[in-house]
Amino acid sequence: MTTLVDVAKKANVSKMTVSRVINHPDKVTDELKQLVYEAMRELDYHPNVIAKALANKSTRIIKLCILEDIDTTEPYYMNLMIGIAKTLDLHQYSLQLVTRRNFDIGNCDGYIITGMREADVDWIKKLTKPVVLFGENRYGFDYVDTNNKAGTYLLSQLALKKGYEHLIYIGIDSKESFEYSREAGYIQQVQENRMVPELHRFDNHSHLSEEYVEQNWKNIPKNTAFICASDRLAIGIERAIIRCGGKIPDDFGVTGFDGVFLNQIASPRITTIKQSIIEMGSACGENLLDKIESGETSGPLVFEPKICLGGTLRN
Amino acid sequence: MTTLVDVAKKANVSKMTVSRVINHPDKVTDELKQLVYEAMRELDYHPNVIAKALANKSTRIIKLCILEDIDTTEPYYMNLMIGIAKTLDLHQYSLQLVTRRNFDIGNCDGYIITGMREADVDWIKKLTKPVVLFGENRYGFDYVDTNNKAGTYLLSQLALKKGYEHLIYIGIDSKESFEYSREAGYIQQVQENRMVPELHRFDNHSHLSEEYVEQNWKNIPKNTAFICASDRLAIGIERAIIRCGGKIPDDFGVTGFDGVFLNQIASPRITTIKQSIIEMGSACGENLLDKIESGETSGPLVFEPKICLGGTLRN
DNA sequence: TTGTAAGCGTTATCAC
DNA sequence: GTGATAACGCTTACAA
Repeated sequence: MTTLVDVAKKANVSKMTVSRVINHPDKVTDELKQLVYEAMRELDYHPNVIAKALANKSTRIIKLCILEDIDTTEPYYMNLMIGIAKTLDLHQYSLQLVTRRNFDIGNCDGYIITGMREADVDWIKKLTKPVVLFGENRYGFDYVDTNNKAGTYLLSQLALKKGYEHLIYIGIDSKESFEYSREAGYIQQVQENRMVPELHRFDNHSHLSEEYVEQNWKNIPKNTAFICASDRLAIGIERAIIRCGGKIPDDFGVTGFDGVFLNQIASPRITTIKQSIIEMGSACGENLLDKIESGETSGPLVFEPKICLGGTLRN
Repeated sequence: MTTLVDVAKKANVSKMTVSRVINHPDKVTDELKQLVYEAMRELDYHPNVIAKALANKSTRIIKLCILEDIDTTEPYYMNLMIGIAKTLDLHQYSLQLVTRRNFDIGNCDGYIITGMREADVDWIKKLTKPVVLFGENRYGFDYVDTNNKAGTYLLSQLALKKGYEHLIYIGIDSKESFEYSREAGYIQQVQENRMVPELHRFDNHSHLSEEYVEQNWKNIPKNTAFICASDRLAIGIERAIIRCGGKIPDDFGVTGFDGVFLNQIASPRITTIKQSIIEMGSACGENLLDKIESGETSGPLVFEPKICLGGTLRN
């Protein structure tokens, strides 16, 4: 393993010059810089991250804390982790997966937190190290998320354009910010078209939205599209419509939200908002590392939604 | 942050004594040990992992390399990672997710590799650091896996016990060891009952097994049970049987393998082997850390399969 | 602009 | 059995 000293010898400079070339290149003359670069290349020098961390009193560890229950989950979080890990790897940081319980065990340089609810706000505020949330919030924490409002706004717009005359919103029964935003997108689109919003909310389980449709089937007019807050709810709606003999997409439309996995296993596939979770994960990582290394706050980073066409809206 | 020196001062010993209490407690007298333990407790001392790593020339990083394509995946790997991360956290190691491409970037102390195919054997053999595979193999690498053979053996046995007269095996068209084992379990059970094995193999996509049943529907006698090598294949079989008007579980049986996610979203739910991936992940971590810290080879670690009852076999 | 010295928190080595 | 010393590879502070 080649070290700073090896490079320094080869380049006939002190090891400090080498260190400076790496960390403060503007404070070294170009000639020396060239010499050092050459030596580094010849020796295939890679800085020792551990030594760096020790000298800097840093850990090079980022903790990812998933506050939601992850037993019942889709590959959603897997993709998030892949995205985060990708960025962290690039910067030689490593990712530690923690829960609320083992959160404080071991040191780290910053946190990525997802699945935050109101009850979590206080302890997050008390954290002394940089934090980036995955998921919008109204408490001033930096975050990365899809533009939730735009998502349901666009899907509602598309449904109307396809000729569905009634739009019913099927939401998640939760006080989280993303849900308010998704509702707001639907409401805005509906009101712009002088229609009356109709919202129903359930826990995020497909059998709940399924039951709702089955029990209210006779009151649901043909030519209705359901704008759902998640693919999970959309799947339930779809199953119920089919079981009740409704025709998708001819007589009824369904849209989801997430586009990670569930939309694809449904039949017909659900027209949904595809969130590029991997990219968003990478963005979380980059935001956080910026914050750690520069001390600057990044502010929210919002991804614009993309519609992923399935077979649950008319062509 | 309290250090060795702080503890040493408090306990009136040299820092080396403190270090020894931690790493070689047998080489310190009991009296001093007590003093040191007390000082550590009072000061809430936690060793600095980074400094340790620097002194030991270690990294405290474990790389997890998933060789399979993970775009099309269930929460399978998520659970694996959770399991691994749990153990590593406990031992203050951290997990780095890498692919074959960025495999060599950055140092580490050991590898967990999953999804190995024959083509990967050579480079894995060349690795100089400890390795544990997730998934059985016949190349002598240490691994953790479910007892695949026992799994299909048990499911076949159950199907026969429930009165199905024909058993057809639907396998994954792959030369990996786990597939051979699953086939072997089926074959053994069938032969013990003096029946003739019938095997079909497909890539692991539900629509392929689905097509097979649809195209051969008239040749498939009532009272047949399909023993599938994965829940994915089982879902396809189930869909086809239902579409063709067959009755599950009355006239046809289906069993899967994995029990992670897909078995639950099917309707009726698939009777399958539930692999406790999280536990197995933890075991991977423990095996690897043992190997790293003691230098000892652990050998394979096999988990006994558990049947998870769904609604695709008669009661 | 460059180099020297000290220190980050730990462990291995070798005296005592 | 215990302690002083050097070393791990790097960075900051200070001196030249």
